Amino acid sequence: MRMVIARCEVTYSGRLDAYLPPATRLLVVKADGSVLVHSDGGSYKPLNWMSPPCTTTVEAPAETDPEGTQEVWRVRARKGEDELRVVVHEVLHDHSVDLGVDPGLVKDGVEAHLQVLLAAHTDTFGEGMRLVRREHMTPIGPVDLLLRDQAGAHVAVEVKRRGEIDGVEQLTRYLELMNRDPMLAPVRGIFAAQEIKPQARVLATDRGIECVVVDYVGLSGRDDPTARLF
Amino acid sequence: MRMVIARCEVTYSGRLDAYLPPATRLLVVKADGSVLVHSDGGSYKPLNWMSPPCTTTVEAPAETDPEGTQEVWRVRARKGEDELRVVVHEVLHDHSVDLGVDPGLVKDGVEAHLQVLLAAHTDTFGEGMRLVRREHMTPIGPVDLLLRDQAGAHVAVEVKRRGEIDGVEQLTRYLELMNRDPMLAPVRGIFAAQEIKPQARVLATDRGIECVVVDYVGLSGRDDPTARLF
DNA sequence: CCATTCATTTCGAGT
DNA sequence: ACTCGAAGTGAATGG
Repeated sequence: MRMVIARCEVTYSGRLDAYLPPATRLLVVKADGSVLVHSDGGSYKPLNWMSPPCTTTVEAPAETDPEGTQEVWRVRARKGEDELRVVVHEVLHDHSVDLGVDPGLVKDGVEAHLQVLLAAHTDTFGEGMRLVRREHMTPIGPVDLLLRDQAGAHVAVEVKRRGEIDGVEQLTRYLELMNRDPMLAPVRGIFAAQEIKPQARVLATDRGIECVVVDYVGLSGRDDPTARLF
Repeated sequence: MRMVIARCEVTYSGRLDAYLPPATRLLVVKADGSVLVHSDGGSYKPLNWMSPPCTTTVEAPAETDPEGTQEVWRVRARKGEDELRVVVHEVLHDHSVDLGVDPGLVKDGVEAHLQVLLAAHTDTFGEGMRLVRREHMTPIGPVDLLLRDQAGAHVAVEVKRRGEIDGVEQLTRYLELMNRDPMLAPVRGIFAAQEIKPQARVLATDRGIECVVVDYVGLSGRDDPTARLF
């Protein structure tokens, strides 16, 4: 990895065209050739970048480049016509290190885990609710949870971390299809998420779909309060 | 901005829990307090991070921290219980600079520009096609382009950079609504994008929606070939 | 290998 | 401030 602090101008041309006026920025060149251009604020997203695989060539300034240009980096994607052009005016700091390969990240808490938890606690959706199966296949994709209520009627559950309008549309398509199957019909829908956006709730209610807000931490605690990833 | 190359362990707890085993990485602390943990590969996304606003406190190693720990950074979000904990084992490089505020990025080529171009070249959708208005409002949102064809019938156009299934769903909702309005009906739909995914094309065709693939570069050239952003 | 879905999404526009 | 949709989305997962 090479880190350069430099006063520079940057242009990107590819899927869009973008330009960064002269300013001092952090340029990072990773071992895989990728390049990041960071400012001293914002979030983790660089102002501009080139994803791997790509190659950098350093050129002397062209006639058209501004006075005082030290060098020009041309970073090109291996495939496609994407190009990042970094016009370096002044280098304030330059340091390289070999970091080696990173062992990588361990995660927990995503939608998959929420689905498993809900499958184990179907009473979240009402008394006497029984699990028929997780990931019940339909011709257009898997329904997250298929349940039967106390009366024996089928219930299709769509699980999201955050419930937005797309999820309601998806569940609607599943319900429409499943209700054509005489073995399943009638099937009603439940939209379950840790948080449900107002617009999604309106659409769901309008279509007769019940909304259930799920307490992830609370459900986790009911399993094994001592179990931890690390 | 402060850049530190260090052998470290990182844990994040908040919306999920994540852990990075000991390894050498780049730690960036930006002027707004945000922290990035980068490895020497992957894309522009850090392995782990904390978005602003947040504050970092440096502590001496706790009893529970591994042998040889130099210091521990606790980066906490101003709001919420998000916390990034960086256990620093060994600092290999440490450099700080003041970059100042960045002038920011200038963009071109997004969906908005495509919409403007198409509004100016309605013949893209057929001979004698006339523009009624851009961003025609409906109760559920604006239709990108409303046109009238040679016969005087209304045409609703949904413009996307990349045409996917969501765009077809959106246009379908607009059409359903507009066709209830006797002043507009009958309204047919056109789905316009620089690239249309096969599944989106199938769904559109099935619903009687015409698909038009747009040549952005070609359309731009018809306006003013000398006009450039920079 | 292609398609779909998720994301500690981030980012910007509009209300 | 909040909501909603787009992203040079990227990344993982399933077919």
